Amino acid sequence: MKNNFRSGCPIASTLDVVGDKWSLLIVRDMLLHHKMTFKEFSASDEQIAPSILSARLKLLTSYGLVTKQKLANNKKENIYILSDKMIELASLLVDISVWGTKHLKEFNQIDKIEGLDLDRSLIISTIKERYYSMIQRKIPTYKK
Amino acid sequence: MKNNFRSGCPIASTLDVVGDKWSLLIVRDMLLHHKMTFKEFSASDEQIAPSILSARLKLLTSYGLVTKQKLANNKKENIYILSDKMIELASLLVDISVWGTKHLKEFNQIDKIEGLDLDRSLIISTIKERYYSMIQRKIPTYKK
DNA sequence: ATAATTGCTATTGAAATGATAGTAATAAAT
DNA sequence: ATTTATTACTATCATTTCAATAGCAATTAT
Repeated sequence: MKNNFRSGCPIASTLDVVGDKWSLLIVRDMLLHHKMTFKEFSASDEQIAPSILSARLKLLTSYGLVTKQKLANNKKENIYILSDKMIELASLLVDISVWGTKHLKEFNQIDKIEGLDLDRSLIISTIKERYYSMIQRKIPTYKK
Repeated sequence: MKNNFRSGCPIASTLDVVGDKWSLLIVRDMLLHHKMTFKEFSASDEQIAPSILSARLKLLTSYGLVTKQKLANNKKENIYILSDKMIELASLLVDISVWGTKHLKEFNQIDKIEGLDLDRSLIISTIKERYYSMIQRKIPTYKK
């Protein structure tokens, strides 16, 4: 699971890191649905195979975009946390949601997402704040 | 080249349409670099294989996201034009550029894009305006 | 009339993805 | 204390997608 960058273009480079079929859905589950564990990611509607999930988490972790740790009182579960860089992807996820909601209705039945019609920068900052406070609640030692 | 949607999630659905390794780079070339022909797309730094380029253009065309036509005075070249829906992806491309420029420097040498530090909505509207006026110049019969 | 260009398709090999089964460690239940 | 269940994976193999290259037909340039 190497990652050679195709060019110096920032768009191409971003796609080389998170532009595969699954990474942004994992980020979605973490950032929007506050999922943290392998099991929770596996349970999404899209049905990612465990081998792929494992490989993607490893790659993102190797880039420092995701960290893997355990909670003090639980030796079994690993929890995955987004780095600040990945939390910055909130704006991208919002734009992707808005675009898909607006333009793909004729091709697929698209689930409604509440609040997507509100002010963009408010949505984004709310998503980030909620994620940070969720982490701080779960991991008391977490420093932003 | 079928496209089965993985779920009703707007994020997943958007990725199912343009979330492959190449589509957004083709959109980039069209929207930002004003490329229109197969040959021009083939000439990008990222070196897309002709078979893949062909398949992607066909898929996007089948969705009505790209149109294929010929100029009046040229029977050889096909030109590909973005639909309004795809022009709306400008915001996504800007966000992706900004994120990559800001966060991937430590992994890859990222080309500088001029003007990316300006006001987001101004950048986006400028990109769209320039694309529309380029098309109108090349295709006098084009109606927005 | 010949050569070059354009827009592809065909082919073949490599890589990624998908489905499923299985395993080790921990935790819960009896 | 022992069995059962859960979690987080890894392994395997089939299928799909991607990549590299060659080649071809139509059009255009020389």
